Amino acid sequence: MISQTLEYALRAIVLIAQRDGQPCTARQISDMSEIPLPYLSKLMQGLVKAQIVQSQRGPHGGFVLAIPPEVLTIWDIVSVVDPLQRIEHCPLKIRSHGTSLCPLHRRLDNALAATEKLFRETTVDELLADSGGLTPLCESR
Amino acid sequence: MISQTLEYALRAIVLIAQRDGQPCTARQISDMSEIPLPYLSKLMQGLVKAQIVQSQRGPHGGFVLAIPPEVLTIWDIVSVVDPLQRIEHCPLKIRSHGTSLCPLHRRLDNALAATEKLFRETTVDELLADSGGLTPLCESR
DNA sequence: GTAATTATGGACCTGAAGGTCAACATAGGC
DNA sequence: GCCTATGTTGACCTTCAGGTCCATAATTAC
Repeated sequence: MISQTLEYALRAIVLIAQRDGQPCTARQISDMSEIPLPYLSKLMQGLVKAQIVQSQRGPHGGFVLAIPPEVLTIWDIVSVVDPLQRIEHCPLKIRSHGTSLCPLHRRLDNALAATEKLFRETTVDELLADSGGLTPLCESR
Repeated sequence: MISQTLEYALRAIVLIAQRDGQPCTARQISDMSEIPLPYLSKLMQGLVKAQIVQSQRGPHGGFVLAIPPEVLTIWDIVSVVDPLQRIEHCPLKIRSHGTSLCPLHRRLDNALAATEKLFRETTVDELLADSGGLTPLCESR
């Protein structure tokens, strides 16, 4: 349900957010988060294109957040790397009763909606603050 | 998030449940639910092995529920075809603070827990009853 | 300008999910 | 007993997420 890529992206964002504006290189992120460096590089490109992070090349370059951590949510990152497809209408092709869903798909979409809500409500800032300054992701380091 | 296979399995179960004990052949399910017949056959085998449904070969054979629809839940089916992996401990290999999760993984697991809860609470019976006897899956037929 | 350090871009590999197929096994009707 | 209708089994194909690699571009320090 939570793809490996999403897990990676969230780890990377949390690590960058911890640096509080100081650039963080792909190698540093890779070392700290156990994300394969080449894969991380590709992942970051998506986040740069989506303007979640900014990149800077050359010595002392790296990545910084392009959006303040109090505003950036898990949902923002999910939307970029692994969009959560809500169920808009019946997957069977038979003409639908307008926008209403059958009981089965109503329930399934409710589960998706609950997930979406939780993700929209959680900012990156909260992910840092809750750790009390210590133990950034689990007890990293 | 909701795999194609899970979607298929749930459609099949709902259709079988509607027959109320009368066997439903793979071909009938396939025709009604737009699931490719060969793939459905393979899918059903898993449900038979897990004793969610019973199968009967030969003329007038087919599939029937092995568990009453008031008892059978979405969760039962999910567990067979696409188990929802809860986050038990930090995915990073660094030794964990016992069973506690970091803020990030606490939130992710909360989303999984909410989904699990909804799935555990929903019986197949409810999926039929809510439709008022009509419109079995969306407005199938 | 040159060298070192970083990100970028594109080609490629791999394993697993989704999907197909054909040979086989079993049950019922005649 | 034979034929037909069904599910079962195992081999195979296809697509894509996850992952690797290398050449290139940009930036900084000297």
